[in-house]
Amino acid sequence: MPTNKLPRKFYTGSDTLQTARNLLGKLLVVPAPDGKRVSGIIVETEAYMGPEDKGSHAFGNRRTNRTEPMFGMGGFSYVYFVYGMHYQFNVVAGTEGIPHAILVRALEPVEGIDWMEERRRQDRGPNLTNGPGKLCQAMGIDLTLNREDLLSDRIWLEKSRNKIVEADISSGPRIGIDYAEEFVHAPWRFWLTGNPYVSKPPTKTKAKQRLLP
DNA sequence: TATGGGATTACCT
DNA sequence: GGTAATCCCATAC
Repeated sequence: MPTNKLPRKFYTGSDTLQTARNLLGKLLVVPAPDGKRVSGIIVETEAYMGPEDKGSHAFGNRRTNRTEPMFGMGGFSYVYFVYGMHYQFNVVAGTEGIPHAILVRALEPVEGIDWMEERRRQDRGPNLTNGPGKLCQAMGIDLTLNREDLLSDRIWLEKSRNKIVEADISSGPRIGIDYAEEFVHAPWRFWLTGNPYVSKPPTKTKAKQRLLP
């Protein structure tokens, strides 16, 4: 049985924005407890661009237990927990020592949809995986998959039959980082134009509350 | 050790 | 339109 796993080289390129684009159309695969494949096509990503990026957990080279995976070699996972209830799955990109990562924000389900529906207890369709927390729940991704090699057999990426060309890709500001000052508007979110599984961001990003003295 | 907030979601009016 | 849920993590003492 041929392996279609993306090679290490896919992740270790020096241009993380290009890697974030290249992830679109790739298949994210996790085995279910019964051994069956659960998978989906990546349709939305966000790039986090290292120590200069005020939107990144690793801004200023902040290196802690949580952010440590971002400093590793490309092609490993960075999974973290937010809001007391959600996990987020990132692909570490680039070379060791430079904390670049790409958040996977939405998938188009392909295999193991029964598993996704069971975990999500939700209607079939886009709500299964059209957000970073939703897709982690659907795929069963939690902290036990943090710092995992993406060439392992616990979680990996493959080519899919989808051929993506630049004309299929839209870009815009990242979601939920209103604290990122001059990086708030950096167009480092990428998605497949018109794909129904792309996340539905809040119409109004939470404005930083500023009380008058 | 204590505290405040978060790379979100679901549910309410 | 608004906000509760819920706990890890980073930071300040």
